[in-house]
Amino acid sequence: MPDQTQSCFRALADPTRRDIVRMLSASDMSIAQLTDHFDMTRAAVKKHLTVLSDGGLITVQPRGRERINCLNPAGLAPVLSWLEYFDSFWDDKLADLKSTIEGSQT
Amino acid sequence: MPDQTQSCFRALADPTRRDIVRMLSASDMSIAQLTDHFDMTRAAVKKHLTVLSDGGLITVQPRGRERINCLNPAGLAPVLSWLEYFDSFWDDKLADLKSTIEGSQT
DNA sequence: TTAATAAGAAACCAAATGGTATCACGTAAA
DNA sequence: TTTACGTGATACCATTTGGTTTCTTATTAA
Repeated sequence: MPDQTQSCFRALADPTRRDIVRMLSASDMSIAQLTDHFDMTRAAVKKHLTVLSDGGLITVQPRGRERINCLNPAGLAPVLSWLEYFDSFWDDKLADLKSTIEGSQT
Repeated sequence: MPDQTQSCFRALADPTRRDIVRMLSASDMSIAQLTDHFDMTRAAVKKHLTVLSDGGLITVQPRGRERINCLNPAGLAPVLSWLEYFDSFWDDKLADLKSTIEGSQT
């Protein structure tokens, strides 16, 4: 029972990982494909992917000898939930957004 | 020219700092007041406040020998901007929220 | 004036973080 | 069957991070 909120915020705290999330929003990619976009080793990218997976932000599908990394939009829910707290001080639009995202990937 | 997005996400990556942000949303507090709520020294809390200040999430007003820490809701804008990117894949409610928050503290 | 209080700053420490290189393993292609 | 490719895993390293203690400074209260 890891703290989902913590692991999610932690995953997003690194610029490389945020870039990976954005890239995966465009298309699923193998580790090698992702590594092509960065100036670091495959091992380093793999570590970032592990953190993202722990944070629930990506899922991994083995395909042959490759591992295809896919964005899991629902993984952003903890961030939205947290922001939602401030909602009560401002407006009620975040709750709508949160349910939208949660519903987008059952 | 620090990376505002990075310093903001970084500031939110720690559970203690997220708690501080929530507390300050209820009321402005001095460092000593905040420290009462945590099991750590004033120096440690002060460090967290520095990170939050770097992230643009709080402002500090000197008042006598105290420093009153105040939440700056507009500091959350970088997070919302970043989430907004995914907006195009889902819905358009985040943009609304972002402008709401930005407008809440000119 | 003299204490007491709130905060700033620096030195220090253990653990976590982001990176590397290297080796082992399963799968695909010659 | 070899050979090449994509990945997993480990050991290792420098830096950052989150915390402490200690000392100093500024303001308020006796």
